[in-house]
Amino acid sequence: MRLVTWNINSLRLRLPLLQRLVQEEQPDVICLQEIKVQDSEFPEEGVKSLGYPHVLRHGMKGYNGVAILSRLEFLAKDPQNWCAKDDSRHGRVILPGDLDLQNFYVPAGGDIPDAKKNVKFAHKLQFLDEMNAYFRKRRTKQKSIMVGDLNIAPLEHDVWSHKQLLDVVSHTPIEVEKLTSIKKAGKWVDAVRHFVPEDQKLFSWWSYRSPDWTKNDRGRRLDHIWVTPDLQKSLKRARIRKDMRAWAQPSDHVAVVLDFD
DNA sequence: ATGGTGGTCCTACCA
Repeated sequence: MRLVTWNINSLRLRLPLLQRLVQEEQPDVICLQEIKVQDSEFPEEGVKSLGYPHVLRHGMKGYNGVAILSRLEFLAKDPQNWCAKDDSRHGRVILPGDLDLQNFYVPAGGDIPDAKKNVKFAHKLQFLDEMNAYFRKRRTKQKSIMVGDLNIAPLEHDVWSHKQLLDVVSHTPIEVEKLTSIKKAGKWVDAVRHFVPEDQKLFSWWSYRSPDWTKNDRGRRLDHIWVTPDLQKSLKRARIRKDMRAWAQPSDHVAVVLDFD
C-alpha cells in the first residue's frame, strides 16, 4: 500500500504536476490539502482519469480545501467542521479492512504568535485543542492513519534553525506542546521519523518568499503522516519528495510518501 | 525590522 500526502496549493493549477506524481509513484491513496476549489468546480474527470475513481472532496471557494483520491473504495466518508467554521480543513474515509484515514489542514496561524493580538493564531490553537479532545474521546482505535499539513514543525531538526524559529509561528513552544499532546492522545507514531533519526534535518516546505529555495536549505517539516502503534510493524518505507520543490511552477510543499503492508 | 513570492478572484486576503 502506498499513501501520499501533499499540500498542492491549487488542485486545478497543478493537475499536471499531480499527474506527474501519479506516474512516478503510483500511489493507492492521495491526500491533498489547499485544493482551493469549491466542490461544484472540482476537476472530477481529471482526477478519475489519473486512476482514482473514489474521491472525497471538501472544498470551498478560494481558500483551504482537502481531498482524498483513492483506487480503493470507501466504506464510509465523512468531512467534518472544526471550530464551528465551515472552512474545509478535514476529511475522513474508511478504507477496506477498516483502515481509518484522516486528512487535516490545520490553520497556518498568521504572523504574530500571540492569541490575544492575532485571531488567526487563536484559531490555530483552538483547532489543535479540538483535535486533542477528538482523539482523546474516541476509543483506542486500531488501524488508523492521520495525515496532513499540520502547519507545525515539532522537532528541533524539523526546522532549519531551532533557535531562530522559536518565536516564529509553526515552531513556537505552545504549538509544539499542543501537537505533542495530540500525538500522545491518539498514541500516534510519526511514520516518517520512524525511518529518519531525530537528529537529522528533514523538511517538507520551503517558502516562496526566497529568490532561491535551495540557498541554505531554509525549510520546515509541516507535513506529517502518523499511524497507530498496531501499524508500526507494517511500515516499510517513508520518503519526502524534496525534488518536487524544483519542479516548474511548484507548490511550496512537497509530497510525503509512505509504503506499508 | 523589513520585505520577499505565489494562489484565488477582482479587491484584497491568505499562505
